Amino acid sequence: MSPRPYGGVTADRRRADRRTALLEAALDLLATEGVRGTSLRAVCARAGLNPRYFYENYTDLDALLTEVYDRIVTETADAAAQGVAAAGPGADLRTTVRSATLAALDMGRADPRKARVMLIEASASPVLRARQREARRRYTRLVIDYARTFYDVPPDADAQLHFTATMLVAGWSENLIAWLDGELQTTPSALADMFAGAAEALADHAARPEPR
Amino acid sequence: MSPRPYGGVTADRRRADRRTALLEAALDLLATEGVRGTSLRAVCARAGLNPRYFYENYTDLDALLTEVYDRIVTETADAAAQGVAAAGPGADLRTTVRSATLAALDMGRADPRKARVMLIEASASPVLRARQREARRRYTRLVIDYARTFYDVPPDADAQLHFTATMLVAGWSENLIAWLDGELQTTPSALADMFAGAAEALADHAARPEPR
DNA sequence: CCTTTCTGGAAACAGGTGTAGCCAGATGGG
DNA sequence: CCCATCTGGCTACACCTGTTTCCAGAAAGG
Repeated sequence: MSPRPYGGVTADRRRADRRTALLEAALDLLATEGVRGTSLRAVCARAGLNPRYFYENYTDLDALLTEVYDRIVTETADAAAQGVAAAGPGADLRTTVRSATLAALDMGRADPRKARVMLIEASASPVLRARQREARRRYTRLVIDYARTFYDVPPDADAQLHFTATMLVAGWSENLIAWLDGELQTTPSALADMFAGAAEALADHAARPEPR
Repeated sequence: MSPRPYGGVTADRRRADRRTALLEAALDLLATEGVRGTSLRAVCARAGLNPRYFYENYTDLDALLTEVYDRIVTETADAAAQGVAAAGPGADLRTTVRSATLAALDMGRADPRKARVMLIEASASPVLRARQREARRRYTRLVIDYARTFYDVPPDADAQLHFTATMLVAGWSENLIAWLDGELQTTPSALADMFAGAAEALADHAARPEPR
């Protein structure tokens, strides 16, 4: 709007700073206080901002939470894709899955708040839950597409494929939660190994031409 | 308190009726409006009762929701156990799992509200989510114990076993949700078949003496 | 019939929420 | 130096929440 600087920084820059402050505060509150505790006032208070500046950047509290969540999902997907690329184009399914999960795991370990928000807190808010379901659908479709590059799936096995992919995505999420909570005690490497093994076993089973 | 009947029914009976009315109203609201829409006032309005009668039976809204959820979990566990018993004591893993899941599936189909509350809505409330996590832990332990009766699991494979059981429980839940939402189009019988097959495949893989 | 008990509805209270406006003071441009 | 702009804090509004109380009327017992 007005290009006049204030406090040595330009107006646009200040606006952007406030936006990132809001995002950081929301992420922090979501991870520590949960969805119920992260109200508009609380976010503004933690960000050191007035409620007025909230409406400057977001129309709604849900808009802010959605951006927080979407950023985490994108970051995780990028990390996983980078892991896949690191495994190389000719790698087999097991090492590819292992590399991708390890990469995603490292990202979650770098900032446990993001893992908590993405896996646990997101289901407590109606809008975030819808977003979460959509993200899972995307991941599931990614797994399906990837499976087709490794196995020659018969065209009438769509349900079987969908079922298996859903199982892998959901099983991974839940085991990750259990691992973060300390219920599942293993090293990240062993965790990735177990998941890669399970993926291989399920894929082999699903790709069997005649299951009966 | 006072044994004087009113409207032809005794006081205790009226109290019990109000309790079941509250439970029914809460179940209905949870399934249709979600956790956010099921407030104390809304529950009482749908039950046709005054807020005063709520406190006659429950100390807290969470207490009511917990009872609703716990009843569903118990009912499902009973149905699954009955399915296991129906398969017979000498049945193999695949037919046993198939029978149990079919029985649980029938229960959910008889009252879709219960399936929705147990699988989806429960994660939106902090107390219900804690309860849900505990229920999943119970189911996971059940699966683990059951797996030990079919396979000779080496004693140092605890993490592997836990991982596989978690994967099965979570995968089943998520696929059930997908199926209820129409994303996964199959018959109940085929769904149970796919799950039994996946369980067998994962169990065979996990019980392998040397995974490498 | 008259008193006691129960019923359902309304209202009040104290919080918390999103939303918006007002205002003294700080900061910058001319 | 003066004026326009930006800043943060406070306040207010209307709504919804759980929780409690009050009250007119219906039903039952003596």
